[in-house]
Amino acid sequence: MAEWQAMGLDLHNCPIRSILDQVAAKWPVLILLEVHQEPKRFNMLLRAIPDISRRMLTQGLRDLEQNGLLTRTLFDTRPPAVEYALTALGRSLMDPLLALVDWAALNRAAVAEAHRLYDSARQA
Amino acid sequence: MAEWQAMGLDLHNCPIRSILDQVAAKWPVLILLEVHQEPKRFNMLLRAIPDISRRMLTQGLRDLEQNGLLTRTLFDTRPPAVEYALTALGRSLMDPLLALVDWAALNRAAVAEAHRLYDSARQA
DNA sequence: CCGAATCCTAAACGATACTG
DNA sequence: CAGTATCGTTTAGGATTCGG
Repeated sequence: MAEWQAMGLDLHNCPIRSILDQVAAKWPVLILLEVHQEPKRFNMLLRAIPDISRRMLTQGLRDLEQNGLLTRTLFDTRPPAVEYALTALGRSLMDPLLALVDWAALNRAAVAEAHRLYDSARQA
Repeated sequence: MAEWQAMGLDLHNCPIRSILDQVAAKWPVLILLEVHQEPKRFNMLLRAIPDISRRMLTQGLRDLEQNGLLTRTLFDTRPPAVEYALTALGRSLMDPLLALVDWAALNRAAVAEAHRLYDSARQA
């Protein structure tokens, strides 16, 4: 049995849901994956994630910082530099997250095949 | 190193991204968690997930079926009954997914504390 | 009971211009 | 460089109604 059930928690009436809603989402996951490889600066992240906008990146970084998953370090140089890195809490999240990405990598063929089957079944 | 990196895949130029975008999202995760406990019918799911609407549930179930993660079985009774259950592929996804929920359960206090810290720091 | 179709609102998002 | 601010658009989502 899963931990959260063993703990007797009601998933839908508990902070877990709001944490999950924020973490199991598109941009947070992608940002964390990038920062996990190495600490990165704002514009590096902007380039690394092709389809994210300035706005979403800013917002995502704020949220992740607020949740204690990454740190924002300002270097007082000219021009100024800002570096984002995982916290210990953030690193602890990477295990489940990487497992999820690995699952997607390993099963991408199966998912594609399922799409084909579904489409051809619909045609009938 | 993670599997997907060992495989030399570019996360952002590859089907993994679209799979991840669909799986690492709010409603799919919640639906899968419910169906994982036991096969469920439409209205059972509607009641089990308090804040989902008819529409989002229908759509989510379709997507998950299309991705080969669950099956839709129609029982020809009066009134008709429809049962949703995990496929083998769907079950294989539950490991990473449950790990994620467990992480949220175990670290909910840490996240809450991070929020407190962030807020009090902002006040200064 | 299961779901499709419709309409409408709220939220997410992108593009751009601007500031320290 | 690292953002914030504003605006306009697109999408997600809810409420409701209808049909099988």
